[in-house]
Amino acid sequence: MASPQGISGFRDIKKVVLDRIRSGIWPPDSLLPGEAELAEEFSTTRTTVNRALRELAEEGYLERRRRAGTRVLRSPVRQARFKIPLARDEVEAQGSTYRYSRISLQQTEAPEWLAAKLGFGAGQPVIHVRSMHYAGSRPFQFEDRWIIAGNVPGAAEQEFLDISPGEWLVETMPFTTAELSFMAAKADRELSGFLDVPPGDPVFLAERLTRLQGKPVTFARLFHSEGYRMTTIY
Amino acid sequence: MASPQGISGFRDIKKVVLDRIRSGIWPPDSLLPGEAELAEEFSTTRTTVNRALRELAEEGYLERRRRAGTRVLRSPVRQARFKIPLARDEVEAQGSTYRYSRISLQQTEAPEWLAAKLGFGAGQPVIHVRSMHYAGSRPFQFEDRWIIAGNVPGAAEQEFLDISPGEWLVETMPFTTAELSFMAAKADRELSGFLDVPPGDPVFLAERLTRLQGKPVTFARLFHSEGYRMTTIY
DNA sequence: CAGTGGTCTAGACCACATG
DNA sequence: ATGTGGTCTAGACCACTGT
Repeated sequence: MASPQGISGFRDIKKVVLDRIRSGIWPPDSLLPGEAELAEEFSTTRTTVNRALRELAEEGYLERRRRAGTRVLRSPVRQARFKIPLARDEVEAQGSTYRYSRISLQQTEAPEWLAAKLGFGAGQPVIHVRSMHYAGSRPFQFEDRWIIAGNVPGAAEQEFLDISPGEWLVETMPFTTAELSFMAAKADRELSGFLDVPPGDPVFLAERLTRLQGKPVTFARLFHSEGYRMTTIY
Repeated sequence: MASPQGISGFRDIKKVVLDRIRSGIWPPDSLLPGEAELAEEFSTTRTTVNRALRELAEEGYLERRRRAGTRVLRSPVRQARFKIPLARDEVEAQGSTYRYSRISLQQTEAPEWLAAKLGFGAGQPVIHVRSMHYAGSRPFQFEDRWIIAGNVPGAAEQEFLDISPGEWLVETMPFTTAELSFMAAKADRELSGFLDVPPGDPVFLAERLTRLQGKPVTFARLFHSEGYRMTTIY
């Protein structure tokens, strides 16, 4: 197993390197040969080796530092990627019919807690929208959303009767960044009515704070009844 | 703004492209100029443009297809990355003192539900470990774990008194893959005792199924009391 | 079958961290 | 000071896919 023959392309090199890591040839904390040396072994160029190693580093297996070389991480950085779907997409992906219904809309001023969370003074004009998303006839998600009117042109004119604020915002303001939190919460009386669960029952809550170039755009609380799962593979 | 001057390097090109997308110069669904054309505009090579566009595609902004060209995605694929930390790291990161305590260990056979979940016949030898993780004097996480003895050499000899199964497994079997689910659950009587919450209260539950080259290694249920948040930025 | 992105080569210079 | 990875150039061939 000196110089494997059919090796070519950065994908093959990635596989070989991963195999050597997994099989213990290059144990955790050990230093890999330099790019130049590997390029020679695989009869390729440093560019190709570089891409293979760079991607393995990005995937959390290796640590690379100039001058210090490429090292196998002691415990690979485990990271999961979630896709954050719109309620509509999630419902339709599970084969159900999606339905949206606005509950209330109010143009008001940002309450203290919201202003604090978003990092600006209270009293800013905001739009408070509450709505339901259904999968077939069953409640799927209750959405409690605040939109920072001053940072979202056109929001004040929207009624959100036929389109959910989530979908409207994705179309109107793509390319935002966001913070996302998941947690468990207890259904209060109102929520238990919306989601059709007994009061006090656990609900799954996703909070999402969206910004565009640093300026807050919207803060949403998305409630799912017990039984909902957010799943990923990594 | 024909050909910006200070532009060089794939990072600069990424910025310019993103700006043009955000500012609507290249609206959603529109086709970007070809790599060759962009290379000329930025006075660089196709290789460099390629890397910039490839990374933007990976980040979910663009869709690239041979012959069809590079297109701006209508709604960028929103994806979050979570780091999956060990309880110890999570506790220490929040500045508390970590403590681990094994509750029980039992060598037994896989129950039906577990065998079904893992995709093999019931009755396989498994190790069932239950343990607690504390942040200071407060309960942080209750862990209910099953280890597939036949697929984890050395597991049967471990007592898990001083090291948690999670940590031991990371050291013993790195480079696994996993499925991860988050959900809300209700504390039963036993769990309420461990986590020090009233029975029936919501708890945050992370389930994790780990495999090595397709073969199941371990299945764990990690329970956190209400108030726990799993957070990310994307 | 033509045009786009995907990848590789061969070489060069540079940035940076370590000894 | 020096060796490592980081990046860029210039060019080539290839794979895929839409027409």
